[in-house]
Amino acid sequence: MKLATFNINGIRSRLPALLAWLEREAPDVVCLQELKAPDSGFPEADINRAGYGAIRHGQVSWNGVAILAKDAQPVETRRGLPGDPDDTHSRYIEAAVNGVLVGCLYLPNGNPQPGPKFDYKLAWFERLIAYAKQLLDSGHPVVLAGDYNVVPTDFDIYNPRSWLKDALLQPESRACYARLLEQGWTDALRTRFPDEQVYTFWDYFRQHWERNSGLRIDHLLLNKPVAAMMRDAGVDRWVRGEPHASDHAPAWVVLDLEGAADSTKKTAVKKTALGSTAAAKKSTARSTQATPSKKKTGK
DNA sequence: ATGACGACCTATGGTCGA
Repeated sequence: MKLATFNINGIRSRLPALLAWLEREAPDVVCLQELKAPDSGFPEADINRAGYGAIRHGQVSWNGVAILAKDAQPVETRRGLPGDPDDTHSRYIEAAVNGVLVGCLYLPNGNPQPGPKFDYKLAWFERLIAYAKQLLDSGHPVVLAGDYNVVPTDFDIYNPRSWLKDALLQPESRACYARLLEQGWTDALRTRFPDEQVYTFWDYFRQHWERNSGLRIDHLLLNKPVAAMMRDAGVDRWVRGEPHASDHAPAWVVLDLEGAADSTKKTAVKKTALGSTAAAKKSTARSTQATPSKKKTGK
């Protein structure tokens, strides 16, 4: 199962690019961020025609997240992070797909810093850390994928010098990301490429794409059951090079749902995948989300 | 310190993103 995250920077403006990528790479699960459209502007019919079920949490102009699943309907388990009922931003949506709990997140940018936007970023991060712990404790296979708006280390950027004051590189932002990892999450891209610089974002300015002046800010975090299933990870860089591209490229991980590295294997995955309290209220839909994708990935 | 680019909106420039 190939699971990807892609900050699309405007779902309507980027629909042709999205469909071309879905066609060429055929990801099984997709987390989208920055829809920049209300739910009424979500091109559900086009996405369905491409063979994907979808759930979305939109908002006018800003933010907006969605989860797509090939030949399946994601079973929504949550929208919005717990911890602040006054938070109006559409930045989190979560679903069960093929027995994996998938959290799709768009962490606040936080610029300019210092200031209220940076405070909001750190507060949102704290809520994420608290909720991520709950997810870990649930024992389910979980992936937290999205645009974290954090460059984890100086190795994750072409040159930190001109970004030193940016919210993405602040020690406070990095400390939050480190604390999240310390809970027991595996950073899929960094684990796959321990010694290589890997980027997922190149801004539109100063020919940064042409010069490969990128940042790694889109991350796929895997809890232990999912980390044991990881077979590959990467970035679909070609997407960034297309005309009229988003400033991000899709990042992905390939999971072997049928042969985890240890002896727990698929029975353990299936057993733990569906019993969550979050999924309980969706019990009528369980059978659809438990159905594996008809088409084998062969991975 | 600013702006480079691009997307969005009861727009025609302001605001936001990263």
